[in-house]
Amino acid sequence: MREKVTEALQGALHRARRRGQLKIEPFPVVTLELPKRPEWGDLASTVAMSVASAERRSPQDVAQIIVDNMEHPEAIFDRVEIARPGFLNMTVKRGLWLEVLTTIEAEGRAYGTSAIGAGRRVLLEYVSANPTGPLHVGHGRGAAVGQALANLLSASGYEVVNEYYINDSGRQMKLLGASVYARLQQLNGREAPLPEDGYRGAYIDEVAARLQEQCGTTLLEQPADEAEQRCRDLAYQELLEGIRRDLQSFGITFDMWFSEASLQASGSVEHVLDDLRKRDLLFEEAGALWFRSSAFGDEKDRVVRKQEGEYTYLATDIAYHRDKLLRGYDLLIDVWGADHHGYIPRMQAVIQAYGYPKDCLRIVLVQMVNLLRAGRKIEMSKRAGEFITLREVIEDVGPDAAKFFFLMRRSDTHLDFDLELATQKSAENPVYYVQYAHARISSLFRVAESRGITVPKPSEANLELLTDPDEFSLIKKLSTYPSVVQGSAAALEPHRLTFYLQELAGLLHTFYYKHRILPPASDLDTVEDEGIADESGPSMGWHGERVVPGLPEARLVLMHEVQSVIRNGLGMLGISAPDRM
RNA sequence: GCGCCUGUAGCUCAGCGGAUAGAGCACUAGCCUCCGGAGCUAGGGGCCACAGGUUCAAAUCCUGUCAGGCGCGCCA
Repeated sequence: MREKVTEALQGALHRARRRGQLKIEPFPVVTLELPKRPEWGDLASTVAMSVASAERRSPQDVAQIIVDNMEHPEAIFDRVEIARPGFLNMTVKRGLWLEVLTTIEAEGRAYGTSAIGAGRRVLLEYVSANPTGPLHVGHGRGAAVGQALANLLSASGYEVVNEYYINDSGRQMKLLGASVYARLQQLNGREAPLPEDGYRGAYIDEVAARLQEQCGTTLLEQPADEAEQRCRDLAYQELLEGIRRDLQSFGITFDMWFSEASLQASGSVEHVLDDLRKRDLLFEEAGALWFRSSAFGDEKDRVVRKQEGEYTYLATDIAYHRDKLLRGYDLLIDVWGADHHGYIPRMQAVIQAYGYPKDCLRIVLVQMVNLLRAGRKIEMSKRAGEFITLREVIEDVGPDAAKFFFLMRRSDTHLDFDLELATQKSAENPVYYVQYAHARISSLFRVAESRGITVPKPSEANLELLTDPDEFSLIKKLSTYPSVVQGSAAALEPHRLTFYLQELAGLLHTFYYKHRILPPASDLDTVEDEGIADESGPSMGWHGERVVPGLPEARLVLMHEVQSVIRNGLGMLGISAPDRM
């Protein structure tokens, strides 16, 4: 439907150019929108206005030229009008709108997918939490965003690989080992202070206790260095396993777990640095080694190797991103906590140092989550090891509600997540509101089935009977779903889809309440027109609605397609679409 | 001090340069003989922080001011 309209407008633009009426140098993108007011028709475009200034003509003139150059507009439109500044307000033929339902039915799960990605390969890296403790809520948000992006991009014709980068070397790991070792010693009555900046969460004690169980006192008899290293290795394995489990309970799996240590082991860090040095992008100063990131727009140069000879994380990040590029991806996407935003320029400098345009790397920032319970903020302190883990949230509200809340706001803004609201089974809880719309339709189908009514295919129903404005609101909303998916994917903003689903669910609930879909269960269903007066009933409710033969079937088709889009949309967000709740 | 982000209804937030700026909470007044009321309807509520500029058109883009958040390590 939208395609036909777009083609009609593009065709008109081409003809106008051929006839010399318009120059149209950069061929404009024809955008369509659903107008807010009924007088503006049911589909509007702003192309005329957008090309007007380049044409040096008034938007009105351009609009008129477009209209004059349309071929057989009567095949598509009932009316095309030019409104004030230069809007093209179109009224599309009803039959075309109804085709939307046929399209959704035919495409099924593929409805909403597109090929705008053109098979480009994307490496999407997210979560990448240090294996030094359990995942917390912030990681959960990153996970939800990452997964939704992966789905959106795949649906838009990109080839996506999900990757988790494991920071399994360096200072944090060392600290982890030392912390566990200290606790282990304490368990055995030794005086062993926790290191400064050590990890002090209760999970450290648990890990120590399990080590104790597994190894008894053998660890304590070893030299401190060795024992600490053993502690580190075992704690690391255990914590990483925990992260995997948590992600799995959250419904998220990665294609690839990439180890930072492997970069160092393979010597690729040195290799990469040598390479940069040859191109004069590294230099020594004050005993340290620096990356000349300022040559690519960063505000200053950055250290890659400290005076003591240790590499900074930047060194491994350079090697890591170089590795990603070498693996042949066209686009790298990193999902980061918003507190890392200061690193964007230097990572883009890295990308450019390798001769790629800087937008080869796109960073999605994820802001903090404030957990609330019944409107009250839950205080957390990461330093003291007091924080709510992702696992606790999942156990509390379930993965679906958690994901929906994580995806409800633009990812780079703070999010208030009310745990109590998320478990509420009411219209105030947006997750239930949307899922219920789906379940409600399933329920309707169950009732229909029990009465021997099956949901027909669009071709088997007389869709022409769908004439009510509420029916058309739904159809119009359904028609925009593919562009919502494309827009969300292109902007890397899953929240747009979350909003869309809430709006669609709202329209469904309104429709469902106001209109009766199945014929009355009694045998009075073949009453003549006079049987039930047109306007005797109140404007709300279905009391006054006429029983029209064939309408129930047409409406069932409509419901079926609404349900299909809700299911597709929720699936895109990694959320289930239950048949009953 | 420098950089990034944010400032939209009482609250939480949407809003690809387009028409009279929207939604959900909250508030007010209503709606259950009926396919799930886990729902629906109606109403009030705004100088889109402020001031300039670009444009046929600015909440949206640019500049400045004010307010809040974050970042400015040879920490990750």
